Order: sequence, then C-alpha cells, then structure tokens
Amino acid sequence: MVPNKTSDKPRKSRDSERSKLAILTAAREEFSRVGLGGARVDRIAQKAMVDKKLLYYYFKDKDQLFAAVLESVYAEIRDDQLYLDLKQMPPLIALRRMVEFTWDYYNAHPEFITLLNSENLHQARHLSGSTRIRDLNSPLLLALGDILERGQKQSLFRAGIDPMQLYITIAGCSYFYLSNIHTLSAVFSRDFASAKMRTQRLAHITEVISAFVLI
Amino acid sequence: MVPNKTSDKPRKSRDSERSKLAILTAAREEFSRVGLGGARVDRIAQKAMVDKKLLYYYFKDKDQLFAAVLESVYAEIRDDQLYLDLKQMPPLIALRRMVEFTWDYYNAHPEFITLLNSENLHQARHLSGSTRIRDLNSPLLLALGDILERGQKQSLFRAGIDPMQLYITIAGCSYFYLSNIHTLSAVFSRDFASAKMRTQRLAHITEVISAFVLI
DNA sequence: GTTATAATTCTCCAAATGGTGAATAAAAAG
DNA sequence: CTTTTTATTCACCATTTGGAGAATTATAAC
Repeated sequence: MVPNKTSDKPRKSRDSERSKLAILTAAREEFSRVGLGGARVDRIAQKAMVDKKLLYYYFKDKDQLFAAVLESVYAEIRDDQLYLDLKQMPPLIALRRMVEFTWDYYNAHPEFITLLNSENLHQARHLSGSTRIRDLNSPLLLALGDILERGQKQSLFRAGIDPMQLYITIAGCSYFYLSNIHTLSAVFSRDFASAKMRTQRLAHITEVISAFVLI
Repeated sequence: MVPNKTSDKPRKSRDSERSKLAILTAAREEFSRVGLGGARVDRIAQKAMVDKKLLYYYFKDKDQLFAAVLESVYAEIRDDQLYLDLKQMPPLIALRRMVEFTWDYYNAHPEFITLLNSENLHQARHLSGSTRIRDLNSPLLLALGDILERGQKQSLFRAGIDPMQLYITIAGCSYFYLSNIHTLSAVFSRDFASAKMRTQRLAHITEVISAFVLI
C-alpha cells in the first residue's frame, strides 16, 4: 500500500504551493459562480480551508487574486490548444476541428465564460497589467491563418478572409450560446442545456463556418 | 413661454411614477456597470435622488428591482424591433437589415449586454418568474422565419435552415464581439472599440450570414 | 374641512465586508 | 543548536451592507 500516490513529496504540514493552489482553485470557483463583485473573500478562504489572512499574504488583495485566477484560466486553455496539431490536417478538416475544439472547451469549462464576462464587466483592468496574456491567443490565430492560406492555395477557400474576424466569429457562435444559455432557454421556452440541443448547435456552427470559407 | 414642454401634468412634489422611473433608471445604470453582486442599493437611491426606503417600497428588494430593470430593458428592445418592417423588403435585404439592426442595437445599448450577462450568471432566476418575457423575442424569430421562407421560394436561400439557430448566430456574432471587447482588445493588442474596427466587424458578420443562407 | 390613502423621510441595526497587526510555529540556513 | 526566514493562525476593526419600524406629509376622496 503506497500512500501519497499523486505526489512523491511527503505531505508537509506547511506547503506554500499547496496553499496557493487551494486558494486559486477556491477563488476560481467563487469568482465564476457569483462574479467579482459577488465573491466573498471569507467564502474563498473557507472553501480553500486556509486562514483568510493567507489570501492576502499570497495575493495582496481581492483584485489581484482575481487577476491570478484569470491568468491561470488563460494559461489552461492555451495549454489545451497546443495539443490540437492542426497543421497536419487538410484545411477544411482542420477548420472544423478548431470549431469543435472551441465548442468543446467552452462546454467543458463554463467557468471560463463567466470569468471572462466578469473581467469584461470591469473593462479588463486585471488583464491590462499582465504581459503574459498577450501571447496566449496568438498561437491559435496563427494556426487559423495557416489553415486559411492552405485552403486558398488548394482553391477550396475563398480569398480575403481575415483570420482574426473569423476567429471571433467561431468563438462567438459557441460562446454566446453557452454564456446566454439560461436567458435563451427562458425566452424561447426550450432547454438549450440538453445534450440534443447542444449537438444541434455544434452542427449549425460548423455549417455556418464551412459555408463561409468554402468557395 | 410654455413651461413643462415634455409633460402637461404640473410638476407635483409627489409623483410615484417619476420616482419609480428615476429608481429604475438609476438601477439600470448601477446594475449594468458593476453587476448584480457589485451593485449597491445606497448608490442607486443616491443616483435616483430618492430615499432608499422608496426602493423597497416600490420594488420589495434588490432582486426584484433587478428583475424590473431586466423587464424594462427587454421591453425596450422589443419596441425598437417593431419598427423594422422586414416583411416589406426582399429576403436578402431584410436579412442584412436584421443583422445590422442587431449590431446597431447592441452598440447603442451596451447596458443590455452587461445586464444579460449578469442575469445569466445568476441562471436567469429573475427572468423565470416573468411570463411577459417569453413573448418578447418571438416577433423577431417569426420575422426571420418569414425571411428564410421567402428566400427559399425565390431559390435564393438554401433549404433546411433553422431560424432559431440562425438567430442565435446573428446575435452571437455581434454580442460576443461587444461583450468581450475589452479582453479581446487586451489579448490582441488592438482597439476593438474604434469606429473603424466596428465597421469592419459589421461587414464581416454580414458576409458570414449572407454566405451561409445563399445558395 | 376632515378623513383616508398613498408617497416619502428619518432613524436605526444586525450582519457581513475587505482588510490588518501582532503573535506563533515549522522549516531552512548558519 | 541557534538563528533566520517563511508559512500560518488569531483576534480584531472600521465601514458598508441590505433592509425595517415608525413617523410624517402631500394628495385625493368624502
């Protein structure tokens, strides 16, 4: 019987990394659930099972804790994007894969959406300090540029498509549906959260994007 | 010289309608600026220049005030939509007009976006009580269904397009750009709020939607 | 003019809020 | 073993929070 299967290090009673991570995880949950303004520092400390003072010790204040959460969330999606390997695929397949990835990621990480919404409500003031963030989205944008170029060379795609605009459209088609899933469900009296509706949505988005790029 | 140009009624020192409206307006501003959780009842009362107790007198509590703000905001966009008169236009023109209207409306009313985001963060629990809301979006959806049908009959549009999915796509393409305008600007190091970028965005959306429906 | 009703203000509060100073204990360095 | 550094706890606080009770005043009804 081997204890500590997940970590080789002995469980120290004091472990700054573990505490930081616990705080970050609890904060992400809290911020994504009720937003920056609705989040309670006491609740975060309680969920992380650390003394409240520790939040201030490691993250200075509520806003910088939120900034740290945002950075970690951005870093995660970037890491996942690296496994995509779109350059190996034919252009149309690659594009569809990218649509699918975006859709799947937002579905699997609803907290990403609510956190971004919170940050936008506050005019991205937590992001503006971070220089790291700026590089996080460019890989995917470059990949999309590459896909479009290859598609054009094969006379499959039309010319003159702006990768950034298309990227925003791809993201927007998924993001809006999921971000507004509750109001949409209420207004249209439908359960947009159901598996069936989600499948239909992805199919629609794929069609729209394909129709746009194909000649 | 005629005093009270805007209203015939004499300015009463007591006017429940005026007070209610002042509260609703101030609340809309506050809720849209900092979200439901970040909004402060005292601040709303101060901005509306009424005693705080009046909010509770007319709207019961903070959540029901938020619900009232939401209803008013939904009612406004519906009223504006009624002037569209899409049935008079040829299908492609009508569709483009609808895209343009959606884009323009979100641009002119950024508070609509932030309020909806807040409501979705809270799982649309304020909306679920309101029966009025349910009817507000259907006119536009019916109009879109009509446009698609006419386009198909003229062999301009392809068959099998789900009006609701298309509606969500049209809204999403505008909404996502504007809702995330700050984080997008930060991540891509561009000013997405500039007039030039906005114009480009609308052009792109129009192209995407047109390409999708046209045969 | 009196009464009833609706609109408004004043005062107050218990609980929650983000944040802090100082003490303490474990681990690392010497 | 001693010292220094780092991680953590404890007790505390000024302010703010959403909200309520009771009193007051303007208007409408009689």
